[in-house]
Amino acid sequence: MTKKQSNSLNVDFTNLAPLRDRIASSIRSAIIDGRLQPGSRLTEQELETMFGVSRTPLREALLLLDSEGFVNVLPRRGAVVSEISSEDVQEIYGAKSILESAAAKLACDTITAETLDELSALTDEMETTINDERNDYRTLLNLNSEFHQLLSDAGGNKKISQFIRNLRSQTLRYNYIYLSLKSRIDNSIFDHRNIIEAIRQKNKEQLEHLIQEHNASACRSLCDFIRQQSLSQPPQELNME
Amino acid sequence: MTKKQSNSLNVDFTNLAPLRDRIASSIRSAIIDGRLQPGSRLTEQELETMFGVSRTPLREALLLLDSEGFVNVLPRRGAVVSEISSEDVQEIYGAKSILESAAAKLACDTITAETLDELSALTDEMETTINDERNDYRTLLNLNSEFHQLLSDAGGNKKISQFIRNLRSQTLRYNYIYLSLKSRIDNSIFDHRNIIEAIRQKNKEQLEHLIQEHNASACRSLCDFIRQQSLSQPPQELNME
DNA sequence: CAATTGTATATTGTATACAATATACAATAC
DNA sequence: GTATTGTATATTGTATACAATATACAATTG
Repeated sequence: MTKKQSNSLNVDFTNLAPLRDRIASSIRSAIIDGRLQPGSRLTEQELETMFGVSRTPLREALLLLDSEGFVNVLPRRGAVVSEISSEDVQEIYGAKSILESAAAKLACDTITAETLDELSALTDEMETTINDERNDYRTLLNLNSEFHQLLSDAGGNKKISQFIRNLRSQTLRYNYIYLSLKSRIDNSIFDHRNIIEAIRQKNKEQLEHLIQEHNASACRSLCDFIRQQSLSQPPQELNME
Repeated sequence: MTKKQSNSLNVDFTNLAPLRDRIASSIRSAIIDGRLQPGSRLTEQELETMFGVSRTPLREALLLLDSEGFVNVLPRRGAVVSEISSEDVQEIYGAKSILESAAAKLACDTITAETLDELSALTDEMETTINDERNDYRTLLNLNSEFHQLLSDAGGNKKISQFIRNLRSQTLRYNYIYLSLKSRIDNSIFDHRNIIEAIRQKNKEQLEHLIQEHNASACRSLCDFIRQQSLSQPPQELNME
């Protein structure tokens, strides 16, 4: 949705991107890595001084984040970091499961050897990272996202991979927490290798099964986590005002 | 994505909705019913005088429409009504096909008798409308959209029905033209009845097949139409400046 | 004392002014 | 004559000012 211009020379024009996009990225990152908690109010004045920008690009950023589902902009009442219930999580993973398996099955027919190798390489990298004992979860999460996105893109349907990207970003903010388990990552790596193998063999039934299980298992972990969370920290009123 | 507040009394607070949303609706309608053609530039000044509003809510409306895919807002270059190629159409219907059959299969397990009756009623209404000889295509299109949306919603996954809504709205602007064929609508009505029957019987395989065919056929018609269009009216430069 | 209403304050909605960039076209150099 | 560069104009990006609305809390009434 957001435009990204690339040029022949590998020059970084990032800071020339519209201010609204840079602001949106900052807020999005803050939400994803937990610096901004679900439910907290985002008043324009606060963010204005926080980022040192004026309200116009700030408001545009908030509206963008609303359309992405990270915040809810309520007319005349301001913006709030969106909250995700365990029902939401089930819907998100349910939809992602359907779209990812569809994309993967499409990819079976069109994927190149290069892309398959890239998928393998990403999985190998995850393995070395987890065994590094440094527990670099941010890198692991990025590698994991890259794997799934590369696979989705390989399906060739841009709408589908865009939806998947959107769905994944919704739960990303929780992955920092619930993925911090070596066992879960080991499982993930195992699943990834099986998925690659199923694509190699163009075994679509097996592929669908693997991807659905991969999602269902992630969904279960996250739902458990959220339920725990809501038990230990009840109602949790606005904590930023 | 856009908020809609409803209240216990059936009072219409439409004009109290944020100006940006009302502007966005106007532009969206204009794009859907063809008053604004794909490729035409939307300069802020022009729209400003056209709607008699200032730039801020106007810009916010354009960004919203960008996120919905109706316009492309290019940084520092302005907004353009998005163009849809026949490749785009194939991706849109491909994605919609997958999501609609998934939603319909989910609906099989949860749909109520009332909803099934509503689906039937909508189909009956389409039939009386087409036989009215008045060729009220706008009504037909609305009934058709309502049918598919009601069915998607019956699946119970809000993310999925939101994606479907988005995909349908993308092609809506062409439906005014290519749906203007009695034969296509007759086919549609026939398909709808079969779909309802498959849900009644909870025959998921048949259901999936019907919905995929329904989409594939619509996709073919629209692609043919677009290819014809691009042959008869070649490159077609910016026609609004 | 509870419920309601009025008022001040906080906050968002909208309009406008100024700054930065892109586009088109003319002038110049080759 | 073509290509390049410079400049004016159009257009968008950002900042700020003003208007409208919501919220919280005090005052008033029953």
